[in-house]
Amino acid sequence: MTRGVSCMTQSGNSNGQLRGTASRRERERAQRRDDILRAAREVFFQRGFHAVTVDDIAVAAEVGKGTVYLYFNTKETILAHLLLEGLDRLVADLKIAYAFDEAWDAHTRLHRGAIAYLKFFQNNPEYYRLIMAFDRGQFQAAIDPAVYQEVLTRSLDGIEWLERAVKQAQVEGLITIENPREAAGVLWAGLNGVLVLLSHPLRAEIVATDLDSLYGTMTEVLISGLGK
Amino acid sequence: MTRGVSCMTQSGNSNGQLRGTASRRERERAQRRDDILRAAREVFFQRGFHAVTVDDIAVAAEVGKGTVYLYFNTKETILAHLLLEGLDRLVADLKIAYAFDEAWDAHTRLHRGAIAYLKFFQNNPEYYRLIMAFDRGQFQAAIDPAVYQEVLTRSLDGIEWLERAVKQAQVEGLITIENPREAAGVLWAGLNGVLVLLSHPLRAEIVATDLDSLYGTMTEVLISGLGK
DNA sequence: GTCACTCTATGACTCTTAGTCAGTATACGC
DNA sequence: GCGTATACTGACTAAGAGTCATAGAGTGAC
Repeated sequence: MTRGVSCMTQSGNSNGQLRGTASRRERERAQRRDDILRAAREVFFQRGFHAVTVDDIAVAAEVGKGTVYLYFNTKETILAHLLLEGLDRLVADLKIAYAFDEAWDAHTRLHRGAIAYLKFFQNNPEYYRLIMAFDRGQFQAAIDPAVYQEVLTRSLDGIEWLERAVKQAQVEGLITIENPREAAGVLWAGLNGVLVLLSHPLRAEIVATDLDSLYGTMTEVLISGLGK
Repeated sequence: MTRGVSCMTQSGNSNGQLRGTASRRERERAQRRDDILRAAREVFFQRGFHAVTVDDIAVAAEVGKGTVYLYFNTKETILAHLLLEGLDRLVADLKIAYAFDEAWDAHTRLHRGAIAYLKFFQNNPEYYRLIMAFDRGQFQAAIDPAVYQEVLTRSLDGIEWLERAVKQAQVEGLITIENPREAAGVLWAGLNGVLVLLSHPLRAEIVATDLDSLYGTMTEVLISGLGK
């Protein structure tokens, strides 16, 4: 990942050409990387993380297996990069839903955010599956720490939008709990809890209520409950 | 698992002795099975599902690897049986907490149930880790369908206690939502959502609130919110 | 043009581990 | 004691993650 720039160290003449070549190389590397990531996305989304082998990815990307490892340290790291894509999409959706340049009241804003979160998971079930698969600690050991840090950063980016909405709700008196981060945590935990529960077939069977209905009820219950 | 009882078909004389031997065999088999399960519990709890090999379990149980497979079809099935143990404990705890022979009001009963759920996960973090690890679909394919069914049954057993408490709360006017299963689902999803969120180190970092505090707030918010 | 050098790509190889099975041992009924 | 059933075993197979020695293409200097 830390690309060598050794050619830059060659003595200074015809520097322009040198830079041109180097940057083309860089572009080509990025392209290859994207090819592998695209191939991985395809097969992971189709058959799930565990059913896919690194050879499958290599074949789909039309490269050798060794090449895959030239760009990604482990299978888990590839997954982590797809997760980052998913998080980017999610945060973008939340940004739009919360849209602080619009003059909505807090209730509307919280509702829009909640619905955006639900829609994201309904429209991107594959990303959701990846995020859930990623969730368990097993990966922590196998992925690049830098990537792990990235996941953290994106996630924080997401909850900050939620927190802003909560603060607005406090100002408007809709939410009476003091600590905004805690209120945001309750909202996130509650809504996410519904998704977690109903995304597992076994648990969905136990709860025996459809996602939209339970999620809607949860949204109301949380907003109403946070208002004491 | 479906033990052959062929010796029983032998002609009837000295039937008492025959049964005695057969039942001793049965007991010995059960004992061996328990040994393996105990060994698996030990190593899984210590090092986690993925870090443990079936050979590790065999060594810990002081049997050959083949013997392990004589009693359990797959590594995942062993895990599933430990999960069943955990669920049994949990349901027992909930039973005590909800204790319908005591004359508690609905609010007290719901609170006690919520706290019992929290305490279970705090006192049995290993069982919790297993339950969460089990959660993802990967296992579904690898475990015995009968065991999977058992997990479902136990879980249903657990939520039924919650549902009874919800119904009482409806009678007492504490909860105004019509569908008791939906209200129970909201409670479960919400409380479990907090556990899920805070049991993942990355997410715990994001939420930046301690478990007891967030869980307590969630309990209040849910009960209050379900009362409209 | 061509030589030296660097960067990229590769797939055969290693290593680990889940799951199998042919062979062995023990216990039992007769 | 003998034949059979049952329990046990660990060497073996299969599969897949990750490595590395080798090949080859591209580049700049002359």
